Parts: sequence; C-alpha cells; structure tokens
Amino acid sequence: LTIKKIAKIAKVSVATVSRVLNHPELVNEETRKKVLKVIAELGYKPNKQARGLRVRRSESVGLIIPEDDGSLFTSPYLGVLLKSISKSLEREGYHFVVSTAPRDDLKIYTDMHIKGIVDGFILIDVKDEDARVDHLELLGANYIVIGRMKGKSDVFYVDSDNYTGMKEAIEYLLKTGHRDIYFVNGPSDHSVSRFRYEGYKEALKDLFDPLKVLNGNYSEEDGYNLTKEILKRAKPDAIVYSGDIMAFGGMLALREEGFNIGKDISVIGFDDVPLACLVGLSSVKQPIEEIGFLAAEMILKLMSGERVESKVLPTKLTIRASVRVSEDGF
Amino acid sequence: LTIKKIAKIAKVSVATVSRVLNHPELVNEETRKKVLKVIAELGYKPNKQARGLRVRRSESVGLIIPEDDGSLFTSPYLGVLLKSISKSLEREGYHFVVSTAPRDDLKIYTDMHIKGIVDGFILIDVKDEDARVDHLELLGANYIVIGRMKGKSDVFYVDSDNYTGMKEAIEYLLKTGHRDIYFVNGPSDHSVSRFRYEGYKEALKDLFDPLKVLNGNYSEEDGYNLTKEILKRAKPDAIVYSGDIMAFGGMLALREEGFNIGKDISVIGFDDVPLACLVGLSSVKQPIEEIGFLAAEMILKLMSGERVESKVLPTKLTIRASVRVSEDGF
DNA sequence: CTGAAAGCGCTTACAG
DNA sequence: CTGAAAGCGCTTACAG
Repeated sequence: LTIKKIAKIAKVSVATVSRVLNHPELVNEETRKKVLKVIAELGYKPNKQARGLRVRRSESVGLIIPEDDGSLFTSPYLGVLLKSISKSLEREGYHFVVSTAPRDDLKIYTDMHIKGIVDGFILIDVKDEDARVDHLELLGANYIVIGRMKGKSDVFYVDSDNYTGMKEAIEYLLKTGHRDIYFVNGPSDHSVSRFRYEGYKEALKDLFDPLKVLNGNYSEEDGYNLTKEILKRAKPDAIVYSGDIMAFGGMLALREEGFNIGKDISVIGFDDVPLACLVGLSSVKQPIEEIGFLAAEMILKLMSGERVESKVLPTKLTIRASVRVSEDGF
Repeated sequence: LTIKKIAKIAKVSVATVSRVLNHPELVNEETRKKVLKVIAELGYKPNKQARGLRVRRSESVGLIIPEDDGSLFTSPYLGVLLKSISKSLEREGYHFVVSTAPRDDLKIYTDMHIKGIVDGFILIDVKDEDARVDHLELLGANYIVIGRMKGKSDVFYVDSDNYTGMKEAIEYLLKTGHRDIYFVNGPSDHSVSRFRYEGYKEALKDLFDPLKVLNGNYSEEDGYNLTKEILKRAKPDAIVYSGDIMAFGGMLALREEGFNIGKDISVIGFDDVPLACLVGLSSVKQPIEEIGFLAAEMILKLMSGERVESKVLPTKLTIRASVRVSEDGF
C-alpha cells in the first residue's frame, strides 16, 4: 500500500497525495477531501524511511543509557524518565530510540548520527568532564543534556535544582537544632553531586567541614559502608545522603549500630523514591517526569532551529519521621 | 558522505562498495581491501533509511509501555528490562524504539507497523485477554510477549516461572509451620497474577480458601489497604504479596496494627527489589535481565524466520527476617 | 491548483 | 569479479 496506489484510486498524481499529507493548504478542498477519503478507507500511512530519506531527517531522538554500575539509574528514576520522554516525543510524531553502551563508548554516537538513525540526542548521567559532549560537538550533532556540566555554558540542559534542594535540606536540619551534619555524596565528578555538595556547603557556612563529606556511587552498599565508616570516628547529629538508595543502606548501618533513627540521629535522602514514605525517610524529590517532558521539548526545539533556553526545576523537601525535631526547634 | 563518493575515491562502482559492505565474499580481495581502506579513512557509514527503504526493513524493534498507573512497572523492573533488551538488540545491529501509550491504544501499533518504523514488537504487561495481541495478529506483525496468556498457545513468550516461584514460597511457609496464609495478588486478569495464584492454590491444597485471596494493582496503597482489610476479619499466620511494593505497603499496615513482622506474622513478597534486603523482606526474584536478553533474541529469530521456542525462566526465593521460623519447623 | 520529473542513498538482479 | 541500471516510496522544485 503505497502513495502510488492511493494516487491511482483517487485519480490524482502522487504529488497531490503527498501534498494533501504535508501541505494540505496547497490543495483544492474538493481534491483534498477525495484523497483523504481514499487514504482513510485504505488506512494508508506514508512509509517513514522513504520520507526520511527524502527530507533527510529520521524524526527520531536517541538516548544511550550509560552502562555504569551503581549509577543513579538503578532507582525507579530511569523507567519514569524514559516513559516521560517517549510520551512527549510521541506527541510530536517523533520516535525515541533507546540504546545502551559503556559510558566511554563514543562510537555509538558516531554511528547513530552518521547513519541517520536519529536527528538528535538526549544525554543522561553527565559528568563535569564528559567525553560524549565533546564528541557530539565534534560530530556537529544536536543534543541536550539532562543535568549540568561545569563551565560548559553553551550546552543546553534541563536539570533539577540540586543545589537549592540540598541547601534547603541542610537549612531545615540547622533550624531544628542539628549542628554536626555528615554528607554521603555521589561520585565527586558527577555534576549532580557537585551541585548538592555546593548546596550543603553553602547552607552550613562556618559549620562546614570537608572531612564530613564522603563519596559513594549511589548504591545501597556504599550507603551502608560509608555510614559504618562515619560511625567509627564520630557520632553525628545527622547524615544526609545524596540518594535514597544510599540512605536506605545507611539506615541499615545505623540500626545495626544501635541508633534510633529520628531520635538519636536524623537522616535525609534524595529522590523521594516511593519507598521513602514507607520507611519514614525524609527526602528531596526531583520532578523527574517534568524533566523528561522538558528534555524532549528542548531537543525538538533545538533541532527545528527555535530558540532554546536551559531550565532548572525546583525540588521538594518532604520531612518524615527520620528527622528529629528538637525541643529548641520550631 | 555517500556511497557514491566512496566509489569515486576508490575508483570502483557503487555496486562494488555496497557489496564490500553486504557481501564481502563476493568481491575480490584486493578490491575489497582498497574499498575498505577508503571507507575507514573517511569514516563512511551507510545511511540506514536508504538501506531500509531498499531492503524493506527498518532493523528495529518496538516496545510500547502501557500507561496504566500502578502497574508492575513502577518498580525498578522497567528500567532494567529496557536496558537489557536494548543491549541485546544493539549487539545484533538492531535499534530499539520505545514509546508510550494507553494500554487500549492500538493505533500506535498500526502506525509503527504500517509506516515501517519497526519490524517487530515486544509486548509487556500482558493480560489474559489482550487486545494488542489480536490486533498485531490481524496486522500480520511480528511480536513476542513477555509474560504469558491464557490459552494462546500460538503466541511466543518469555516468562519467569511465576507459578513455581509462588508455589515454593508457600511450601516454605507450610514447612515452617504456617497454616493460615493470605494472598494479596495483582489484578486477576493479569497473566502474571494468574500463575502466582495457581502456584499459591496448588501448594496449599486442602488449606486453600478463595476468601483468603485479595486483588490489588501492585501499588503500595493497595498493599496497605488490603492488609488492613485482612486484619479486620482475621489474624493470619502469614501474608504473601504478589509484589514487593505491595508487600512494603502491607508491612506498614501490619506495623500500625501492632504486629511484629517475622514474629507475630510472616510476610513474603515478589520481585526482590533492591530494598527488600534492607528491610528484611523475604521475596521471590525474577531474572529480569535474562528475560530482556531472551526477549530480544526471540523477536530477532522470529523475524528472520528461525524456529522459536517459548521459554520459562526459574525464579529464586530468598528468605529473610520477615518469615518466622517456628520451633516445629526445620 | 495540479502533474511530470528528479532525486534522496542505498541494494541487487542482470549482463558481461 | 565488476558495473550499469532499476527501483525501494517518498517529497518538492518546476512548469503550466
């Protein structure tokens, strides 16, 4: 079932059928209706590859999941993000091509770009120094970033406000009487971690002590181990984790060491995964769905030459039983 | 950078360049080397759309995420599954097109099929009566299913052995002295739920009582509410949940009602999400990654006309603190 | 407003 | 073993 057959049945040229589909305003109403009727009756849809070949666009966007272990994306995060991106692209008639590769595999970007498989990329899980960005720049490919990179002011991005999110969490702890606050952060070269670190530092001001910051890889194990390490040398008022999964690991370690969470010590996580509520973990939520929607919108705009603006979306702190509200707090 | 340019530089015809790429055995070794050298130097990759148009294949596989709320796929499940499918397809040079749609939206399948966007589909989250399957059958599209459907013996699938997984869980409970075992299952029209139900029933034999089975939608809320409902009318030895997320909700309800989990009552979940370990929830693990790999392999085989065989993969029960081991148990 | 024609970048029978 | 040619299914300048 091709455009030719439609043309024949509707007794017009293929050009007219194509025009009805792509520039309906250019064709006479009667002709248009006649053609549309045939199209509807036969259920014709133009072949995407033929169209793509002709217009030199694939009308699809790619996302390559970095294969690192223990990344941010073991949480429900990834599923929700992919879902919201695909939904948003779908609405605009674009497709979403998802692939997987080790983070330092740049070949896959070259491939997808040169073979014309996608018109642009959405990058996730970026580091401050990210070879992928330089590579895409070199290729001249369209791309946007979920997250942010140090000093790369020319890269368009959507990000949640990790800085303010963490700052607010710490400020809340300070307000409720906590002074000795440890921080189990993600890898220090992760941009996400950097922003959270800055927020932590800024909120603490004079109380800031770099020795109270530890770095893990967002895994439960690291949360557990780093917490044990902290407890070996100190007995803090509070520990803040750069991810709920790490916080869960930390809570386990704390319990093992006899701490009553929310009484002897306070804990705050990041992400607000569904289970945080259940175990009473206070947490900072990122607007993942919205980030996905905006990312899709942004790459589409970029590709169509529209003006694009990077966006930082607010996070939301939810306090639950894991935080002790001292007498002298409010 | 097209095949034409390569041909010109290598001083051969485009046919020869194409042959070097697609049927290297048909071309003289010297010519081949010469062409390959030019290709490597210029970094040429054949345009996928042009190729696809010519060979009438897109070399990609589609998966449409059903948009239901509270589905199986709020857990980390979805991310892991998509990752493993894409990895597996990638290896075979295929692309993975991910989209989203309400579960009853069949148009998107028609579209992707007729427009030639994908050569086949992987279906997830299937129900016993699933309009998508009938629709794809009607379209004459290639597809396989993750999960299983009642009575559709002609549909190829990969599934984990939900029946045996649940049966083993119940048998363990029986062996450790539990007799009054409730079951909070998923929706009754979900094939996954049906198999778990059968396993539950089979293991209990005479002890089986249909009134002890409740249906939820895999959400934490449903786990919580249905547990409360159970506790209103009974004080069971154990409650088994068809998903860890529901089990977490159930555990919260149990604690609220003053139960000491693992002493007063036993709890087992399904999925073995990362956090299950942390909170001591016993659970049945599905081999999600392997399911993804096999699903990709299977659809590829199906499309290439190879013989395909449905597969059922074993699950694994891990007992943790949430199960009481009574004196008369082993 | 409409049609004939060119061409997007490939692959593959066909002929030699 | 190699090349010239046809053609996959579209879209769009061009001419009328």
